[in-house]
Amino acid sequence: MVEQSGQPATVDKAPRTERGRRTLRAMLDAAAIEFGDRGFHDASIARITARAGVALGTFYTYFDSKEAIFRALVKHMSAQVRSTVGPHILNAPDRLTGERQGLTAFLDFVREHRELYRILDEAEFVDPASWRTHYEETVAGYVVSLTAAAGRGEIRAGVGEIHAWAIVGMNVFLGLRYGVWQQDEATGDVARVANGLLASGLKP
Amino acid sequence: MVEQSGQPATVDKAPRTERGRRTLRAMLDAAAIEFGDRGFHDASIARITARAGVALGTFYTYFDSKEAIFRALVKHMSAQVRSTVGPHILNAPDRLTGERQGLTAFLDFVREHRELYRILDEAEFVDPASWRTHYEETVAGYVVSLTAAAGRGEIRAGVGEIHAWAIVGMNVFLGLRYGVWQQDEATGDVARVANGLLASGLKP
DNA sequence: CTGAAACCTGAACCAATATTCAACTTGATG
DNA sequence: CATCAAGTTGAATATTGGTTCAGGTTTCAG
Repeated sequence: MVEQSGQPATVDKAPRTERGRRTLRAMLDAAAIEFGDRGFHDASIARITARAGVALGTFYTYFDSKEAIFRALVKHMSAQVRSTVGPHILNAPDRLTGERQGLTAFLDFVREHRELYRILDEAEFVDPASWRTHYEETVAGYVVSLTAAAGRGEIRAGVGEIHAWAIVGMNVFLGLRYGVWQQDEATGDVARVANGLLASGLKP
Repeated sequence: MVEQSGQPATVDKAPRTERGRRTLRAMLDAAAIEFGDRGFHDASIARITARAGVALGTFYTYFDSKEAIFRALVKHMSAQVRSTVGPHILNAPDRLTGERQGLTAFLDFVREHRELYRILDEAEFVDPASWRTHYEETVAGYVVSLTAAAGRGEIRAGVGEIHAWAIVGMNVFLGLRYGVWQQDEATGDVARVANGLLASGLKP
């Protein structure tokens, strides 16, 4: 019975039964908590399985390594952010309003999932490729949607990649300060102020 | 001979001779390279001392632990960024011009010290307190200087902390993309475009 | 010149924990 | 009920590299 899977030489670890799916999900949830509050290196697999309510060895039924579950988590959270925030941007009457509503949604999401930053930030070291991809894809999405908005006359022309990186950086840092570190301002207020800056700039 | 030092229980590890200062400096330089291209956990003290041209044990003459030298490095680089970029902002005719020149200087600095991001970013996990302080102080500086500029009428009134976080985030991400990852655009051009956004925003 | 402080050396120690594995349990299927 | 794949178990293994230390070497004030 030689393994006949797709590209990688890795054995297929996907669960085949409902029971297996439950266990895997429990382990991912436990890992989010464990990685979130101890960081990758201080996190221990024993603690993850304990929290998930299974034995140590069970871990390797579903993941090849500590890195593997971390990677799975990054992928999962990255997709979660996108699918939460994306619609808020798209369903708005115009791009600037969308940007404001998207930022509000992002800040709300971050407050619900404080471990997000810890995990995504640590991906820089544990899984550099996905980390870079996460931001490059986010920015690419911005370039497309900003260009379209410029075509519709909702924002000024000549907007490109540099603007997209600037806006993404802005949002990430606002999330860090007003989502993760302190929740002393209403997310809508933060987004409104940031949107004012983004719309009209600092000129008197 | 009981230790009679100041606050902490740690022994004073500062070098007392020129020879000692040279060794310590060599070790800091080696550490910047080692941490920069392997990250904190994969970095090894043995490799740092090897690169510095001293024996393993010498390390503990100057630092209490691996964390300690990392902390020293973060402090050093954080100060270096500030003292490099600061003057460019202050010596400009007005705040917006200063922001542009400061960003150019920052991008240039990052290109000269690619290890900066790797080390500062990893401080989130190795030395969270300094990491947070680094950004909070940076932002605090922005708030002061933006408020002053508003008072002089160089930028519009009502600018505060939220704007400062947004601007810092913008600069950090531009540094990542156009400083660390790729150098496909002239730093002055990137700064000019970003400054256009910051000055006038996206409105048509 | 001399003695002591400062500095340097590198083998040995040790704690932590990711990973393996051989045996056991569960549950669906016919 | 019998069978078997899927899932589970947890003690044992193996590796790694930070840290210690007992003794050497260098420097320099007096």
